[in-house]
This record gives sequence, C-alpha cells and structure tokens, in this order.
Amino acid sequence: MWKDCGVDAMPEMEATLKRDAVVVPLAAKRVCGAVACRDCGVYRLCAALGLEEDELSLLERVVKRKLIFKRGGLLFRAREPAHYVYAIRSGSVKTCVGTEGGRVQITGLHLPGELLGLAGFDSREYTCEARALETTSVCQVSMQQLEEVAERLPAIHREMLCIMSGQIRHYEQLLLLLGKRNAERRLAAFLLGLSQRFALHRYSPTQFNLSMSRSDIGNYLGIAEETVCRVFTRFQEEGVITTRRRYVELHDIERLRAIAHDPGRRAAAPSALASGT
Amino acid sequence: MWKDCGVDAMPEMEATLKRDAVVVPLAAKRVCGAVACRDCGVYRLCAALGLEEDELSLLERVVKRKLIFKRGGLLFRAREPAHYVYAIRSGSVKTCVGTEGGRVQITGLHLPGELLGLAGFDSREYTCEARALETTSVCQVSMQQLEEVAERLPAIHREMLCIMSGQIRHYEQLLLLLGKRNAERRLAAFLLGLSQRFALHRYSPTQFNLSMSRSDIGNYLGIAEETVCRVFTRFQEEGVITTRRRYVELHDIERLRAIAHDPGRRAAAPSALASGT
DNA sequence: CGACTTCTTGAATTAGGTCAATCCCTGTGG
DNA sequence: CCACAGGGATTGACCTAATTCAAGAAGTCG
Repeated sequence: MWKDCGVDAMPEMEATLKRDAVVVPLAAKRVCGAVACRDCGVYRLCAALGLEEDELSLLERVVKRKLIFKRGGLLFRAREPAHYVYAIRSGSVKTCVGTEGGRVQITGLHLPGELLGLAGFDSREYTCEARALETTSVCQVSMQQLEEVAERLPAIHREMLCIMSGQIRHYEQLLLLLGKRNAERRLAAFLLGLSQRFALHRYSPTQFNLSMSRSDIGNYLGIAEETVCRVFTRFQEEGVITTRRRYVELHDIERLRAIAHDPGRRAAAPSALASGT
Repeated sequence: MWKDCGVDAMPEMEATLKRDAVVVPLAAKRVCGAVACRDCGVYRLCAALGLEEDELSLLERVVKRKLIFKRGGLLFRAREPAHYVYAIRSGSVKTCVGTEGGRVQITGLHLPGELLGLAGFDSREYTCEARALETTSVCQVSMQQLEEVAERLPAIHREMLCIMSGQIRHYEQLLLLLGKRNAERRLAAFLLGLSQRFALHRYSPTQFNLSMSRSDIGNYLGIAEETVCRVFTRFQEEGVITTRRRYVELHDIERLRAIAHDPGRRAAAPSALASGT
C-alpha cells in the first residue's frame, strides 16, 4: 500500500512547489499576533505558547513563516517527510490520497483556520497530498520544534490531540456520506456541510464559492462529474439553489436538509446482534 | 448533526450492557504484565508508564479492569460521556456512526491490539458506537487518569498522538475504498486488508473468520448485502477464495490484488490544476 | 483572439439495488 | 436425539439510478 500515491499519478508536479510557493520573506514577526489569528485553528496553540513563555521567541522558533500558494500549488505530497504542519489563513486546500492503480481520492476540503499535516505525526511522513484550490496563505509550523515545545507544555499536546480527534470526526461524517447511496443526498449534505463551516468562519452560509471543480466534487463524494452537474441542475430547477460556475447560493436550506436526511428506502442496516438472546 | 446516532436508531439496546458486559472481578493485577500485552495497542503506553514510575501503582490507577463482552455487547454509544478508552485483547469490535435519518454506517472493524474511544478526546463524548462482534475481551482505561498521567509523561501524549494518526490513516484508506465504485474491488481490498491485519497479529493471512455478517460487510463497504454474496460467489467460482458462512480462505492473493488495484475505467480524476502553466 | 479547461446536456448502457423466495445453519426445546 | 424455528446467506428477476460516451456551450488565460 501507499506505493506511489500522487507521485506516479502526477509526475509532472515535481516542480510545482518551486514555481508556485511564493515565500513571503516576512520573518514571522506578527504572524500569530493579528486579528486573523483568532480564527486560526492553531490559535489556541499559539495562545498556549504565548501564555507560558516569552511570547515572541517561542513563536518565532515554532511558526516558521507565512507562505502563499497559488491555485494548484503543492503544499506537500504523500510519503514525503513531514517536517511541517500548515495552518490555513486564507484560501482553501484539498487533500487526497492515492492507490497503486493511480486512482486518487479526495479526502478533504480545508478552509481557513484548519490545520494540515498532523496526521503524519505517527510515521513522520505525510499521509496525503495537499494542494491549494485557489490563492492560499498558510502558516508553516516546524513539526520538530512544535514537538520540542509540546514536550514541555502539555497544553500543546492536548491541543494537538483535540485537533486530531476533530479530524477523525470529520472523516466519520464523510464515511457516513459515502456510505449512503443516493447522489442527491450526498450533494445536499455536501452543500449543507460547507454552509455550516462557512458560517463558523463568519462567512455567508448561503452564498459562497465552491473552490473545487465539478470533477473534484464528484471525486470527493464518490459520484461522476456529470452526475454532480445534473443534480445541481435539478436542485436549481426546484429553486433550492442557484449555481453559476463555482459560485453557489442556497435558497432553501430546509429543503436541502430534508433531502440530505431523507431516510430513503432500505439501505443495508447493520445487524444489531444480540437482539434475541 | 449527531443528534440521535445509534440511540433512537436502536432503542432496544439500552439494557444490553448490563446483560452482556460481564465484569470480571479481577482487579487489574496482572492485566498489563503478561505475554498478551506485547501485542496490545496500548502496550507501548503501558510500557512507558512502567518505565517511569512505580509500575503497579500507576497501572492500577489507569487500567481500570478487564471486561468481557459477548457478541452484540455494547462497549459504548455515540454521544455518551467518554470516560474510558478500550484496548481490545481478543475478539473483535465494530464501530458505527449514525445520522438523524436513522441510517447507520459502520466505520471500523477492530481487531486485538487496537484502541477504541480515543476519538472522543476532543468533545469528551464518544463519536461512535462500539459493539462486540464476538466474545471480546478488553482493557478498560480511565480517560481522566490517563490524561493526568500523560500530563506528567509526554511520552504518553506522544503515544496517543501516534495512535490517533494511525486511526486517521485508516480512515483515509477506507475513504479511498468507498470512493472507487466497483463492488469487486471493494471486496477484494477488504479481504486483502483483513489478511494483512491478521498477518500483523500473527494469525493466518489466508484463512480467517470475518466476524461481520454479510449485511455488516455490505454496510461497511457501501454496497448491498446481496451484492456481497454475489461477488463472493463469483470469487469462489473463479477459485480465488472459498467461503463458508463467515469463514474465508484466500487461495489467490495475487489475483485479489489485481482485482483490488485494477485501475478500471475512467473514474473522475481530480484535476491536477496548475498542470499546463 | 484563440487554445484550453470546465461545465452542461443528451442518449445509451449497466452495475448494483430492491424485492422475494429458498436454503442452510445453529441453537432450542420437546 | 431429533424436529423445528429463526436468522443469516444465497440466488433469481426486475428495475432504477448513475456511469459512460459524446458533443457542444461557456468561461479563462496567455
């Protein structure tokens, strides 16, 4: 397993980082001090750091620098040594894993405030590939130094555990989505999920940009690109949403919710076991 | 989200724990001292504890007791306060999450040596329901005391992070599986995955017991129970496997691998973006 | 202003879901 | 010890939702 995920699959990507990752030579002076940090997933992490020791010195040791990636830019690749964790400040990032067969599955769409790359903690390698979906600004955090600091501050460790368990919950939700058949339900749930997340970040929950292409959305949800289009069209005809390219407006959240939660028919219920005896 | 997962869905299960959870009144004396512990997922955790302080006293504080669950027994339920983490010593456990619609998705099949319940770290609630698939013996570990100890021993924290990142990797693999359509591929990959895991635990990689019913397998892989049967039959006709009820023998691992990794046709490849320019 | 990519829509095809009947165990009780 | 009940597994027939192939429209970018 994990032989050539995203590597052989996309051989031409080698040079992308060098070309796209514009290193802003702003040596992390106020990186975690401004208003934007409040909305950042590592904020509590930064805060914990700041509380315990000399604020600047520690922050500067751990938060390496702010990077900007252009659309399509590669943050990291699967199986690459995981030297850094990335906190998204603006923009969006998709993560995907790959198989030997060259098949690729998008496993995440990440919005500002989220942390990427922590899953590689165990193996010291990234478990997936991460790519900017639009111009995206991130904080690059040194894994090693983060660990060194965490060694002394249990609060950091606890924070990391929380972030990971959040990631696990996210995956469980996604599995739930992929397990239940129907394409309409998947898309409805997808839109609702996005809406919720945008709301959390104080963006409009009813009009936003799907930074992913139809093809990516299809891959993410386990359906064909064309099906995504067709369902969007159907939703539109029913007045539930409006789409124009990647821009979406949700008109009838309730209806979407109804579609997403429709129990539908049967659907291989797992046996309760131990019911009788 | 997460309103009544597994609770309203299976209302009759209330009494299951009381009936099935046979509390062995063996006050954790040698619980983490025997040979079996070497194969346990928390072994390193236990070891770390033992290295640093008075072995028995700490272990007894943290590892509450050994429990035995019968087939169908409920270890914990989603949304329940997560007081304990469970290490599986023998047997197997399935975990599942549920939706408002009463739909349930099996998210994991857990074998001896694996740790359950850590995902609830963040919210202090279990994120899923866990149920024994056969007579299963577990170590029950107090979450609170584990944390208290971890506070003083960063090694424990690091271990927990590793376990969680392993869980994340597992989910990524599962997503990959659910994303790629074809039922044959799913089942082939499922069998191979099990085979690998059994091998890790020094069980036979070519003949083992699927502790799950066809229905559970279907739910886990996102296909209908009947399709599971049909594909198994097809595999059998081709001489790749033999099944008898829940017992399976793999005859041609290579062929299975070929089926699992068959790139197949198209399959909504995510756009590389930034490919041309 | 092209060249490309992404999106959309149509038509044909099919994998897999659904329903239903039957078989086959396993465990139970007479 | 044997017959029976009930749950799981299997198989067949049918049908629907979604994939696939194909072609064209609509943006985007250099």
